[in-house]
Amino acid sequence: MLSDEQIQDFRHSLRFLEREFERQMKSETGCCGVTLAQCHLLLELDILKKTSIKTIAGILELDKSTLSRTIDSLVTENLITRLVLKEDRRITEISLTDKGKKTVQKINKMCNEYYSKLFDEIPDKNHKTIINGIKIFAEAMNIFRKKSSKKNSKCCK
Amino acid sequence: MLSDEQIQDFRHSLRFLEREFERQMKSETGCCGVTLAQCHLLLELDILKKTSIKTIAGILELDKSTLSRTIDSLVTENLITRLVLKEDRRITEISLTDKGKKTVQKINKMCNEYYSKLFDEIPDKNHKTIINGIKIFAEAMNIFRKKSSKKNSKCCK
DNA sequence: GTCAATAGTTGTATAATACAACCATTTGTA
DNA sequence: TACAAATGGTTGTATTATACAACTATTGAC
Repeated sequence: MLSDEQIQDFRHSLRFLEREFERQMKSETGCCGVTLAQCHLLLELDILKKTSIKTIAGILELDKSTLSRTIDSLVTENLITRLVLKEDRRITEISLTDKGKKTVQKINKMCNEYYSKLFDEIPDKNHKTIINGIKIFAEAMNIFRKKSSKKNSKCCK
Repeated sequence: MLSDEQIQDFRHSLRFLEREFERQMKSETGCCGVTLAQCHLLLELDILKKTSIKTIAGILELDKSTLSRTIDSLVTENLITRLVLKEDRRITEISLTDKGKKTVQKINKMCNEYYSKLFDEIPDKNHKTIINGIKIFAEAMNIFRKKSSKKNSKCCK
C-alpha cells in the first residue's frame, strides 16, 4: 500500500519524465525534419505497417480530424501514402513510403543512440528495474484506461 | 548491455506512457478548471513556494515568454501573485494565492486517487519496481541532460 | 557614467489539438 | 428494395502551447 506522499513523489517523477522525454524526442525528430506529431504517427505506422486512420487514432488517442491533418502533411512530404480500400471505400489505409521508411530508420537510429548512451551512465544493476518498471506501468495504464472508459468516467461531473 | 531491440521496445513503452500520462493529467486538470500548462506550473510552484520566472522556466524547460503568458493567465484567475523584488527590481517572484493552494490540493487529491486506484490493479510485488524504475530513470535523464547541454549538442548539425 | 548583462514582456508565427458539421459509403431493416 | 442509421474520413473553426526575436527596465562592471 502506497502512501499519499509516495504517490505524489512518483507523480513528480512522472511529470519530469514526460517533459524530458518530449523535449528529447522533439530535438531528435526536429533533426530528421519531422514534427513531434508526425513522428508519433510514423513510428507507430512502422510497427503496424498498414492501418486505417480510425485504428491509429484509437492507438494514439487522438481525434480523427487531428490525424487526418497530420496524415495530409506526411503525404505532402511523400513519407506515407493513402489508399482507399476496395472492399470498403469508406476506409483509407495508410502506409510508409520508401522515403518514410528511411526517415523512420534515421529517427530510430538517433533515438536508440541517445538511450543507449543514457543507459551507459546508469549502473547496470538498475537497467532491469527501469526497463521492467516502465513496461509494467505502461501496460497497467493501458488496461486501466480500457477498463475505466467502459464505465461512465466523465470525471468530476 | 542492452540490444537495439530492447531499447526500441523500451522507447515504445515510453511513448505510450507519455501520451497516456498527458491524457490523464489533462482530463483531471480540466476538471479543476486549469489547463495542462497552468497545472504544470501550479504543481511546481507548490513545491518551490516562491520563485522567479527564470528559475521556473529552467525547471520546466520552457521559454520565459511562454511562462510569462501562463503566469498572466494564472494571475488573472487569481491563482498566483506576482511580486517585484525590492532587492532586485528586475526579478519577479511568483507564489500561490490561497485560491491557488486550494486548486493544487484538489488536483493532487484527484491525481493521487487515480494513481492509487491504478496501483491497486497492479500486483504489490511490482510496485517497487515501477516506483524505483521511474525515479531512477527520471533522475538519470536529468543528470544526462545537464551534462550534454554543456557540450556542443546541436544534434545533427 | 556609460555599456553590458540580466529578467521579464510583447509581437508574431506555428504546431497540435478538439469539436462540430459535413460528405461518402455501407449496412440493416421495414 | 429503398431509406435510415452507422461508419470512416475531411473541412471549418477555435483554442492551447510553444518558441524566437525585439523590446523595456534594471542592475552591475569598469
